[in-house]
Amino acid sequence: MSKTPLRPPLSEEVGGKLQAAVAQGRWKVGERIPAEPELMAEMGVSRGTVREAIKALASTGIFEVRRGDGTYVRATSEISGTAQRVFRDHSDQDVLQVRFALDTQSARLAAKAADAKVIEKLRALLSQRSEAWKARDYPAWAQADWKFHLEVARASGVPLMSDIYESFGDVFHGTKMVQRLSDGFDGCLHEGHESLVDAIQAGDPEAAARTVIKNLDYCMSWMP
Amino acid sequence: MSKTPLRPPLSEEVGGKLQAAVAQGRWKVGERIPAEPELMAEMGVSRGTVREAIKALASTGIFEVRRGDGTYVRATSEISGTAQRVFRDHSDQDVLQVRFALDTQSARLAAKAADAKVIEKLRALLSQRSEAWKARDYPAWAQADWKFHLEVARASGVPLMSDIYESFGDVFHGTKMVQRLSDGFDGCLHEGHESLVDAIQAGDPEAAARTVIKNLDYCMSWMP
DNA sequence: TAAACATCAAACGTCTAATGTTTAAACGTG
DNA sequence: CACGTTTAAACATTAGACGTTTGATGTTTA
Repeated sequence: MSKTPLRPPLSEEVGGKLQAAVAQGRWKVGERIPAEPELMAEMGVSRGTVREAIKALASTGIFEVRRGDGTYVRATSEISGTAQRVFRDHSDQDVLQVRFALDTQSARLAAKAADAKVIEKLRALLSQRSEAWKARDYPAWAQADWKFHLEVARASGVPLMSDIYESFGDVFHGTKMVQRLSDGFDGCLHEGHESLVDAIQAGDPEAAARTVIKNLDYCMSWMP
Repeated sequence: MSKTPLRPPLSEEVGGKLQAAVAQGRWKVGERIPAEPELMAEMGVSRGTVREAIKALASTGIFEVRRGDGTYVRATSEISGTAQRVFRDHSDQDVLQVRFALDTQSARLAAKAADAKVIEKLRALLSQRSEAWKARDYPAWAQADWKFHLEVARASGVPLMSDIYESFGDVFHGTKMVQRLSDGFDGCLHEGHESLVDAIQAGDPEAAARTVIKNLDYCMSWMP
């Protein structure tokens, strides 16, 4: 009669279910989740409990609650929501310096964990990147460029690194970056990216790091 | 898209007051905040509103709510609480790889922004670090070591970088790190730290980066 | 005396129900 | 077609009640 299992708060359980639903794509970013009465029916809990769960996820940036309208998905993970708020208060140059740090280390690790299959994928992405640039399709260029760097992060073999890249994508490749391309910017060294893949393929960490540094130094010279 | 409502939710206002109170030290880390009935009297709102505010801050790691007991302060800022939860799910080695990335770039930037006053402070901290090691005072050693790296981050001149270091201090220099020192670990290259300061003083970014890489590679070899 | 047990008050957890506010969309008129 | 109005839906807040868990206190017992 006494062995009641230690029960975590219901609101946490509900919050976990909501976060899992977001993570697995039940609702996409920008979409509105069901109203509170619907959720309380689905989860079998009271309204206050649902609200506490939503409030918690909202404070991490996953949800945005708009009174009188509904609750919307704003991020797919906690880290991306927090990142946006933390990085918002700093200059683009400072953010780029942090990306500089991560890019360099990612390249170094990727060179150590070289893999034929990954190399192939990287070259394919670079090809897309180059084609998009020739076609003056800047949004496609930005997307391919980001996919390339994301793949390098994955190739590092450090899950935390790719997590960070996926979460910070919006911050690193925000609209601002693309808006700076018009006047004379030349695509940020296509050859530089090629030689990065070469260095990774050759399994030379320091050469890979040097290439990234060279690329980003040049890229940074185009910033105000 | 997102229009700020003329009337922000009360729970947010309450949450802001609580966070401000924590930030200005009304309750220190580890202390228990007043019970919900007291807070609702102080803020002039209902219990549900107080609970939503507390729940939001709890989800960011600032509070820990213990049912039947009370609510305790666990962190003074949002980023430090979030960082702990995000990094908790990854191995120490992965976390160290990220720190690797940041340390290297910090050193590079610090070398570019060399400053006599900063150099002096760095040498003083290294001296403390060395003294603590000789005296077998490992907690003091860890503290001095962290202060040193924090100062390098500050010397980078990138506010975001030092923000990250300050917030992630608990993660980077958690108790785990100190627990691994007993068996043969030799203080992680005192000379290596000295030569880092030398490189910074000489204004040689690449030498500084090389030194950090060398130090951390050695440090990493002591991890399981 | 010291350990094990029993009791109690305080604090958080959850539920119900009602009312106020705000929003977006539907509507209708000129 | 444009523009103000209405309206239903959704979130915000409040109030009160009862359940559960915890830590402390007091009591019993070996």
